[in-house]
Amino acid sequence: MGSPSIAARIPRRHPAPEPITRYDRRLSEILSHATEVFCKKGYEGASMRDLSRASGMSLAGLYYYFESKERLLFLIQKHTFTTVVLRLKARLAGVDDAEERIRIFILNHLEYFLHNQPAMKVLTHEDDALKNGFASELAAIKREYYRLCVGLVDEFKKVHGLQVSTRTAVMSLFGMMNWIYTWHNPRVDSGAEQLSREMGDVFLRGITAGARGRKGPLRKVSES
Amino acid sequence: MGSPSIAARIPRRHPAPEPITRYDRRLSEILSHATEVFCKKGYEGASMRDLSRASGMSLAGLYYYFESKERLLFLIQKHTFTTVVLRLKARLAGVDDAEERIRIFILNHLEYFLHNQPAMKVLTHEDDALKNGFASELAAIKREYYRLCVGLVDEFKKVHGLQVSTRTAVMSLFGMMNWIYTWHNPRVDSGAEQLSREMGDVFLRGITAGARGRKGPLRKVSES
DNA sequence: AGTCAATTCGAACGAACGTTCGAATGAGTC
DNA sequence: GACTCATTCGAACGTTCGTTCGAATTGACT
Repeated sequence: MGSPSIAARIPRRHPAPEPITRYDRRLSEILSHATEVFCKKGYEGASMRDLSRASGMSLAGLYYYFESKERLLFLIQKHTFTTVVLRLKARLAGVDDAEERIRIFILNHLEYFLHNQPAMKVLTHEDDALKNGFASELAAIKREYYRLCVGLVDEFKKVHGLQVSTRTAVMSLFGMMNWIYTWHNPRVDSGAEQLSREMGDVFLRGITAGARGRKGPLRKVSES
Repeated sequence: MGSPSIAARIPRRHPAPEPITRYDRRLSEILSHATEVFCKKGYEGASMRDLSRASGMSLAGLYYYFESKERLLFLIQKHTFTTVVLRLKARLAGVDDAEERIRIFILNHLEYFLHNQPAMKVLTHEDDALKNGFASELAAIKREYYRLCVGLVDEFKKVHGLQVSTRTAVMSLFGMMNWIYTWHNPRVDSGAEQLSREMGDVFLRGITAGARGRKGPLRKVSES
């Protein structure tokens, strides 16, 4: 007897040789159902009873798998973000061209976004829903992702001798990409490949100075 | 006796010759305090007791000014959005140049955003928090604003003979601009004028085809 | 001072919230 | 069948939620 859930909650020590247990499978089922609910009703707006109904498990049963609603959101966000970063690093390996690397970054982001829209909406929309410990651990991953993108843009700037503000450029790029969850309709809008090509064009041309060595922004584009 | 609030809730018929009553003044005070709270804790996360504390009025007293928490959010969002559209139209009047009109659009949006950050965060972040009637009335304003921007971009495309997808371009622009509430720090980042210049540069150069008549996106920029 | 309506409030309503607990199941081993 | 541990559940905990109501207070006008 005693509290069985205590042993079950002990995290795995070695993430590498992980045998996929029944516990792990059940947990990720719950996470995926919860993601849908959080996406539809928001973190604060979704109740534990909503999650219970969606995952087909009793209210009390859920607490065998995580100790609080906040930790549940944390698990979802961390898994989503970690996966995105992991895939990105794999895709960047071996590619040297600065432009191509930025295009890979955009494609990776949009592809995962469109194929896991609910998870990515929860990640971006419920950005500051977590508190203290949870928040800071997630902020660390976010900062790594941001820095990585800054590195790509800085490299591109160096190669092309540009002077735009990296911070503004990167934040604008994130804005373009993350805003997608508010408007993208799979039945109307194009897929990740075309969208990332379009946004890549806008972004790369956008931060590249005018062709004939004119330094300033395009001003009074003559009609000739 | 009787319910005094019923008469008070009747909306003004003629918005033009409106005498600013004590009621109106008090209401907008409450709205501005509520905006701060919604901004900090989110719509669902903020309780009526939070709003009561922030505005220095009793819990019951609030209900003299609006009949539900949802209507309160609606009033905030509608007022904010209407003001932005109104200012924009005034600024666009008399300006014919397509590029200049887009730059005015961006400046107007960012300027209001940065000077009324809490209100604009509530407007963009609590986008789908409203239900049914409230939601559709707000969606109408949003659609008008969107169409207006589409018109500006289409005109720019026509003048310059461009072929980019208007929808993707406009949505990317909104993404760049609206994402600001997640990262802008007044003590570090530049103001509305410079930001709108930078974003305007990125966007306008971005949707403009390569300089030497090359039609496609910049590809394999040679290092020569 | 007295009157009437506009405004504000304390106290409470029922409902829903996140979480807990002990008992009931399920699955695997003797 | 009996023992064990992992998993699930019904029922309830105390708290907070949005909202209401009748009474008290205020402000404007005679």
